[in-house]
Amino acid sequence: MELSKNYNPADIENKWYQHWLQKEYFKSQPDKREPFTVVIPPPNVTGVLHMGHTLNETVQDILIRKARMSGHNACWVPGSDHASIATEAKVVGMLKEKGIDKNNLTREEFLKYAFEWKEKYGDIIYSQLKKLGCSVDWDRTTFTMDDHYYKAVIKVFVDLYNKGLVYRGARMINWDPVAKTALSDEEVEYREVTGKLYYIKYMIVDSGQLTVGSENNSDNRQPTTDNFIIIATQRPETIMGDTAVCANPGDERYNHLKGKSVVVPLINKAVPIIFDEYVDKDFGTGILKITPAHDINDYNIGLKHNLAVVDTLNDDGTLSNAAQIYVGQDRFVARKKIVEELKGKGFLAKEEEYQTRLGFSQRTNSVAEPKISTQWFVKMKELGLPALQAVIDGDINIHPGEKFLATYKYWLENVKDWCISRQLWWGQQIPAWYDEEGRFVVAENEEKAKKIFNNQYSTNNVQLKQDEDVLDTWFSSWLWPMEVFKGISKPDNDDINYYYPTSVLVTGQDIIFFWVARMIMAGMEYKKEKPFSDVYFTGMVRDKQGRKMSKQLGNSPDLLELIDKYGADAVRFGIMISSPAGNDLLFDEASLEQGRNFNNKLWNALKLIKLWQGRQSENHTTEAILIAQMNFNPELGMMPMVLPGSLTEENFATEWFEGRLSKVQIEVDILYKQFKLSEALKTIYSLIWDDFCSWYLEWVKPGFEQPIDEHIYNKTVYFFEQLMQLLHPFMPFITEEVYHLLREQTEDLTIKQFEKSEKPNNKILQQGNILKEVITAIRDVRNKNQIKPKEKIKLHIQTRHESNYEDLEYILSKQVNAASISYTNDSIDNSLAIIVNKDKFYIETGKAINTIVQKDQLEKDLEHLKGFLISVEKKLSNERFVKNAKDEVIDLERKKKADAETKIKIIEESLSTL
RNA sequence: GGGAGCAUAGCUCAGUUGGUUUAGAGCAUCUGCCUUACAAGCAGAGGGUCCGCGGUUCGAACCCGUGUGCUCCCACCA
Repeated sequence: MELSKNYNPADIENKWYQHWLQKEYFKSQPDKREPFTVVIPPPNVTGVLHMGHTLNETVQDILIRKARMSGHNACWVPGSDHASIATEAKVVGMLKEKGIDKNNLTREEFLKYAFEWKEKYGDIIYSQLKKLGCSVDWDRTTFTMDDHYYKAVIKVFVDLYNKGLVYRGARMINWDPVAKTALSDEEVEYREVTGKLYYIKYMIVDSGQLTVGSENNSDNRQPTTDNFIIIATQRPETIMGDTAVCANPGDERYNHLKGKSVVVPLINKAVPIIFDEYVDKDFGTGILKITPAHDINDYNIGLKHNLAVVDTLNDDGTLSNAAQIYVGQDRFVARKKIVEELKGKGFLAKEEEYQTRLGFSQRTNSVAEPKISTQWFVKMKELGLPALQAVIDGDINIHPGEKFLATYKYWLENVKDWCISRQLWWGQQIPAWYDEEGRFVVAENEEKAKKIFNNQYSTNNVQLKQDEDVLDTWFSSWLWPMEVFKGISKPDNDDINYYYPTSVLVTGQDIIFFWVARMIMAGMEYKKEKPFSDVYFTGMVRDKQGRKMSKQLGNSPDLLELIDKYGADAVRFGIMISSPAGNDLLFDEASLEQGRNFNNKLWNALKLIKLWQGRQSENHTTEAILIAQMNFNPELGMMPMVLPGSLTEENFATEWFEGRLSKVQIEVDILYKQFKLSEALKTIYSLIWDDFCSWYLEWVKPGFEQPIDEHIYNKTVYFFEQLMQLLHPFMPFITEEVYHLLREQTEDLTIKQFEKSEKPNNKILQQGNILKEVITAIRDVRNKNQIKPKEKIKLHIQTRHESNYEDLEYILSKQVNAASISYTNDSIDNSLAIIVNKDKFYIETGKAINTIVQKDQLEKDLEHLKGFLISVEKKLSNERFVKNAKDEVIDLERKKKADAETKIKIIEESLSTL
């Protein structure tokens, strides 16, 4: 079969994925093996996979494939998240484009559209996972709004309510005026913005002369120095909600105002001046307006001083009737107009630029509005304790640990109650049932609710209405590791008992509070056990300038396009090669190119080995002589110095590579255990490219159209198979393809089990290193002296017999293009000399040599060695070093000294002969 | 304001409890090669005050202190 010039991934990747699916390799059922379980962090059904997902899914696939090949029953559960607020926003937008207003739809009609949306985007996500090669068990695909999942969420809500851990109440929450729903604290992102601080004059009145907005002359009353105070605010549009102004009781400037009131400008409402330690005398004007409905601090002060709450905003962020003015106008429009009016009427003392932090809704990017609202909450303190303990005790290991442990602890120790109700339709509807008076009960369905209600309130045949709101999406995803195995809806089933706790959770560090911490809470509450043993946090994927990927910047590549361009293996390689755990990854297409080149390298190595197929020779000796003669250059008129007659010599290459392979197999295993996947990939990459292709294959490569020793051929094929297996978890497609093209196979690589690797022979490895060093040094000399690659040399070795080159001559002569190798005790005239490992190599070219180049090089080496020697001698002449250091260390230094001295001597000898 | 992390070659990063040569890799750069698997390649090379300063030690990229510069998380100063 003719192999193409370059590797073409597209067809091959598709073919193997289909084959794996058909063979059902990714399916998992409980059995006697040890499970290795991963649940996918369910992507939102709002869109397509981005580079962050790609990194996460690749990491998971590597871990799960490695486990599958290591005797585990590997189970990777795929799925998607209904993402209540994000999806609802998208669906509303999509409907708007079609000219449909959500308000004109019934709940049922809307949900129908939402489910259609889910089908469409869920499929896109799943097809991307397939393209990427994710070895998930498709029969276990779970969606957070599946029937069983929905029921599980309701069950948990009811249960927590009955335990007193879920409650309903009026609290200050964060409100999203675009999505028109409550948010949890975690869904608000604070960002630095440049705002303005407005200094507004409030007229002072004695409490006796309160004139509540009735005078027609009030607007014309101009403030003067002694009849007003100045208050700084960022939000002039909320002054209509002021119910007091507040100063610090220790602030002498405002002492005289005790018992007085001020008039809120524009609406002429008198409010009392109160005093509270909370106010910072030194900030702004030292006096603060209190607007309990629109600021958490003001709310708290309001509670303390029994102030009224005047909510001047509607749910959509426009001013409400309570504001009296600019009613119905957007808060930001109203702000501008109010500032203008204040200015016009002389109430604005000054305005200045101000750096501040504003809370934005994570989903709609609108400025979140603090608002008093009746919502449902989860009590977090109690649930948090076991979750904290599990991590502190090391029952759950976080990677990289040092970075996130502190964050995790701090959050759990200071956690506040979680607002879980959302004023949306897309999600699990809250199972609370109300009568007309607003009395309510919580139950799994209407029937049960009625029973409980009738009991509780001694009523009969009451009409109950279910809560309109749905639950926060994270209130469903925190059950994910349990409910994908129906651990909540059908507790104690075979799956949950076998697969739970799962092995490792791979996710972004940005959802440590949203999801990771809460999953641990839910797991501890409902299974009395951690949901996973390890957490592997990946960093954020950024572009190569370090910017976040975003649609606006256009720096977020399309996954499918990348796969089309480079192949899935190359994408996986590119994203893994430079992604140390927990660090941000600067995504650069250049690394995908590197991945593609690596694919091609494998492909070409395959082509080379295929050339040898059918040309194996059983007789080592004869062939070896032939090969040696091929290298013999008749022009130089020399005999081939040593015939590679012994088996040992030929076997050096295979034995050396066997050692390298074992060594790397052991190293890689350790790296997996430490979750250092990118290190593992680098190690395998270098083993394949450098050790296997650049060294080993060159060493065993027969001459043009020459036969190859059968033993070497078989070993080579075996090595290549082992390499493909080692690489398979990272690059599953090409490795499977190469594995099958190498020779007929009865099983697929995907399920081939790793064998235990032998301890490498260190002596041979060391010999290999010396050989490589010698080859490199001679090549360097050839290069520097402009000896053409095709030009043959004669090599004379002056050895101190610490290293034995006889077994290596065959390889050595081939690699440096030497016509002969001989041994000498004297220096060789008209030759280039180099020193490697205290042995001297003379390179004879047959032409006159340029002594200057050589002299320069030798002098440079000499200088370096002398410097080195001085540093070693300094150490050894330090009495305290000799007294205190360990014997091994001193011996080593002595050896270093002796070695350096020997080398210096050899170089000086060489220099003197030049 | 509180906390965490980072700082090593042009870039991205390794560097395992302080001592195997005056620090390693990949990418990029430079030089020479269309050598019969591969120019998406081969052979070779150059490149670093290990952020500054101080300390501990016989010995520091590594430990301690301090300064500087980045990054992230948390927090209710109008």
